[in-house]
Amino acid sequence: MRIATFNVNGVNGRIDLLADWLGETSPDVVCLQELKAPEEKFPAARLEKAGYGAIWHGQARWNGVAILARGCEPIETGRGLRGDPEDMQSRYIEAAVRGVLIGCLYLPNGNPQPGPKFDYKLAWMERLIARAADLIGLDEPVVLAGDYNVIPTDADVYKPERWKDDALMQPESREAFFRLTAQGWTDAIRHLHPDERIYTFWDYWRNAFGRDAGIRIDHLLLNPVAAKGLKSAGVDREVRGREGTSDHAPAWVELEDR
DNA sequence: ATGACTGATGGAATCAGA
Repeated sequence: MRIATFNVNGVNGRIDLLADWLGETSPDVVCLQELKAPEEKFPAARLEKAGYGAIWHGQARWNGVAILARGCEPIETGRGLRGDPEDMQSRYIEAAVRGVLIGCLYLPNGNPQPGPKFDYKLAWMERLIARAADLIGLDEPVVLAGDYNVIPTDADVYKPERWKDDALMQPESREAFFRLTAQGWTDAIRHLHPDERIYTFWDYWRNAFGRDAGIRIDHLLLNPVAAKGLKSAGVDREVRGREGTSDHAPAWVELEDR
């Protein structure tokens, strides 16, 4: 079972790119972030034609998350994170697909820091940690996949000095990320590739992809049951080199079928 | 230190992204 996450950076603007990639790699489950589409403009019909059922949580202009399932409908188990009734941003959606629980998340960027956006990021991380604590010990596989907007270590960035003042690399952001993983989650890509330079994001500026000036911020965290079945993990970085692409590349894991 | 690039909205310029 192949589970992927892709910050598509505008699901309508890149629907052809998305459909091509789906056709080429046939993931069983896809977590999408940055839909940049309100609820009613999600391209559900087009994705159904591509063979995917979907649930989504849209928002005008920004944010937005979705879960796609090949050949079936995801069974939604929740949207949004408890703990802040004032939070209107569409950043978390959760569903069961063929016996696997999938949490799809778009963690706040948090720049500039310090400031209210950084405070929101850290508070959101606490709410994610609370939800993750509910899920870590389940008897079925759980995958928390998405754009975490956290560079976990200096091995996950081409030039740490360039990002040292950025919200993605602050000690507070990293500390919260490691407190999350310390519950028992496995960072699948880093687990299988401990010594490789692996990136999932390259900005649009200054030929960042051409120079491989990237960062690793899209992660798939596995609970112990899911980690037991982990076969492989990687990044479809070739997608980042295409015409009119997202600034993120898809990341994925392959789990043994249960 | 700054800016470069991009999508969405709306029909220009701005916001947000990372």
